[in-house]
Amino acid sequence: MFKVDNMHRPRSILLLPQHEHDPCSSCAARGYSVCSAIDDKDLGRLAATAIVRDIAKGETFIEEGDSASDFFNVTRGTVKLYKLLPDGRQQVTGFAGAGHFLGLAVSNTYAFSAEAIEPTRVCRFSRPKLRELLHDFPALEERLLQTACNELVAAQEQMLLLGRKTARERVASFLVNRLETAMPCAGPTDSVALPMTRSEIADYLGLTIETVSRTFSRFKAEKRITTPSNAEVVILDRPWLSGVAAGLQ
Amino acid sequence: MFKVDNMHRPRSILLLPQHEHDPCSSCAARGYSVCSAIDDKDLGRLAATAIVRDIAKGETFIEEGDSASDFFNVTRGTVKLYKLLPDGRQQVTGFAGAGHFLGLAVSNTYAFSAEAIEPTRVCRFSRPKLRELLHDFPALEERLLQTACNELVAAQEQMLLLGRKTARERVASFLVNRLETAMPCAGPTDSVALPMTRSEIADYLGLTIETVSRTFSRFKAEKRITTPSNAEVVILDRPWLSGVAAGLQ
DNA sequence: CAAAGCATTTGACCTGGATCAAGGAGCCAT
DNA sequence: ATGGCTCCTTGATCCAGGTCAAATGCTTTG
Repeated sequence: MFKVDNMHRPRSILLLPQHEHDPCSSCAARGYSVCSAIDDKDLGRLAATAIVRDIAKGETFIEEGDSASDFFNVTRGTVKLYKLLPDGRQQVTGFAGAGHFLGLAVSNTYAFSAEAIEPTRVCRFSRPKLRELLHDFPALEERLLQTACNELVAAQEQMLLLGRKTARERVASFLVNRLETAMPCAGPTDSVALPMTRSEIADYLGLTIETVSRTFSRFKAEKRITTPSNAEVVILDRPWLSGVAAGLQ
Repeated sequence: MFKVDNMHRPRSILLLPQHEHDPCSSCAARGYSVCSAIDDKDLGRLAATAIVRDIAKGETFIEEGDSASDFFNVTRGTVKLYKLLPDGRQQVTGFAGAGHFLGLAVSNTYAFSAEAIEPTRVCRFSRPKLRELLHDFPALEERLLQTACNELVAAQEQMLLLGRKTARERVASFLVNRLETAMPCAGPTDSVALPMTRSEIADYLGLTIETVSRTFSRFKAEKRITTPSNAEVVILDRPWLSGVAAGLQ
């Protein structure tokens, strides 16, 4: 079920300079992630601490309430973070892409569940190992604090969205946000990838599938966006969408 | 406009043991706040870094978007944290009581506004001074990270509330939450103090004043709570309220 | 390529909570 | 006390978005 990429490469770790085979030094997510707090020379140490794991689409690898034994760093794919009510109502609290650090909770149990919504790869750190790392690399702790603060700001913005924005404003915010934050690598395009389903978007925005779909349709009819496929949106009128997202218009 | 308490005391700092006049060693909020990460012997250093300031009810002392030059620690009173949309819609993202640390944002500008909803006292730290403190007391940084994580967990819980709970569930959650978290000092009473107005509760729960009021009235009619005054609620049936808050019943 | 199985779209209708509109009730300052 | 606040409650009505119900694709598999 899981494919670990390293298995497909010759394991000649003794013959080549270490960094050639160190999963961290070649990690595409390194630039955005908390790992950037660690110098190249110490990457070997980081690689030795982390366990790379591939996660299939649809697999839940963190369950709310479970004992929080590990921390994760997403290096590929996308993860949906969510909370459930006993009757099945779901609130998606965020989507975590490459570079995102998961498990930032002091408590002994996870406060949310996490499910891969496309083939995903994570680095896993056990709690004691992370503690060691934090002790040895104070810069890492500072970086984690930064990360936590940024997430806090994003969470407050999401509370504003959920508590006070209309359906139109929510969907516009979502699209603009995806364009701004989810695509640090892509060029100055106005194309947004949507690896999640309409249902997951709805659960993220506090709406229903039908309302999300209708709002997309209205934006299309008004020539503000086009949808080449269900998993892709092209933004035609970004200033207007930004205005709607901010609560104007 | 601002009353600094120290000005009202004789400045005999040279004549008495330092801790007698050190605002930190006698601070009621010290136990709950990030300051508990600092040893008693270093409290003088902390006191020298912080500037105590009293804030009148209704005064906004942090404005969203302003340059984030200072950090605050609430030591008395209650602060409302909120975000605004251009047309005046307001989302309260939290209420900060004694011990709460404000300004946990890496960015150069504040991500929210803060207004005292009752007479409040804060300790103010300038950004460079806090940076010095963090450098000298690594335990403080760890404590801040813990704090940030706890707030993140609370924020996710609030997203679930705003995105998926009914008005009844929201109000029940609010009351139960107040009982659990806002009163660490009080005994095992079922009385909840509400220093905020109905309007502020509504803006916190993503509802209107009217809905909050009607929901309180219904809980009263069902003998689940009583309201000795507008600023106080006594919970009569806590298990039931907890159930409603969790989405059962 | 047909059939099954989803995810998505669209339409018709319904409802929880918003909006609009009076009244009460506490709280100063005069 | 009394007038003038502001905050809170309650009632009547409305509507944005939810719910229910059918299509309509879009993949996948045989």
